Amino acid sequence: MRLNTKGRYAVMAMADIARNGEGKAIPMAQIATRQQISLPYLEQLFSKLRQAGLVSSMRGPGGGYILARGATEIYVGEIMKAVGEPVTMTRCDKEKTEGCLNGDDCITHTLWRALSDHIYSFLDSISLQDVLDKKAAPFGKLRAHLNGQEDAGVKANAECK
Amino acid sequence: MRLNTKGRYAVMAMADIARNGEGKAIPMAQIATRQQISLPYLEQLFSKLRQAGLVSSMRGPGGGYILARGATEIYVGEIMKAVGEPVTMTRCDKEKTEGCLNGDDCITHTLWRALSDHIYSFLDSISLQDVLDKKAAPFGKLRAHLNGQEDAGVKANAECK
DNA sequence: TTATACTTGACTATAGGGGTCGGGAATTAT
DNA sequence: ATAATTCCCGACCCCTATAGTCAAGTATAA
Repeated sequence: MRLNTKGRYAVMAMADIARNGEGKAIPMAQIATRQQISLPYLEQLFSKLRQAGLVSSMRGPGGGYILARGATEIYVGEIMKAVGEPVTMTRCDKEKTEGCLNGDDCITHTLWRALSDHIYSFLDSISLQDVLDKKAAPFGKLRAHLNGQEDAGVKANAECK
Repeated sequence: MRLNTKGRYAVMAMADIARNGEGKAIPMAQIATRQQISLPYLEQLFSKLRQAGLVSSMRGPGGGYILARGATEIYVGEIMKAVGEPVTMTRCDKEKTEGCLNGDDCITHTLWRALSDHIYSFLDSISLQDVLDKKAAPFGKLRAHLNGQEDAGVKANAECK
């Protein structure tokens, strides 16, 4: 189970914009050199990020990319989904349990579903600003996410090292 | 980010033994057909599981595999590690931050580390028995794991669907 | 009108995941 | 003894997806 570069680079690039561009557009070339990512490859990713409405672009000299929203309102999970970084743990494609092992549930189906949910909850709970601040998810926030209700909860573990 | 078959099959097989063998050895061929996994491929995995001390084997007729410990004392995380299912999120191999982006930290390093830790915590908190019972991690247990201290905590979410 | 920078699509190669194959060694039943 | 099981192990192979390249645009500001 490894994160592939699509998701990683996309988040790196977005974080780069969040840090270096305050209002002004950042040309992709800058991002590419700073983050050491091949320019044409980055272009592919930004195409998707733009279509997903996470960044807006400005052409011509002085152009580049701007975050479509504030850094506190863009979540890592969104970025991953935008570039098509799937979090698939089951071999049966869909959410339905039927299909694995011809009609019979595979024993571990529930486990993998839970794992996916866990990962998504984590990613969805971390904003771009959190990434810049090198904070992991505040645990209360994560819990609230899982329970589907607000919860100030535990404030410790601001940074899971 | 997807789970590859090594980890998945290994857990499926272990769960299969936990369910179907009560004390008695289960031949690999049975597991293979029940879980629809190719026999030679399974053999590879069990070789590693045995070396990791998670199962013990008996040769000859009537032989097969037995869990080395009780189903409540074998955790999914162990199984994944045993078969070499790495959970790598960073492009820099090691835990040291130096190395990515020639000396400068990659912005997202902390994030990916936190993600890995999160996943491991989850997997390490789920026993084989939990898998059979189709329970996801009791949340209190997970929290305790992260905090490094016991915590009966929240009892809800016995099953995250 | 030129340089800058985004936009798009097609194309390619390499690694690793996923799986196969064949032979061998231990153990038990007959 | 010898045959039938079953584990054991190393070498091998294919194919897909990832990761990346290339080329030819289009829009815009200076």
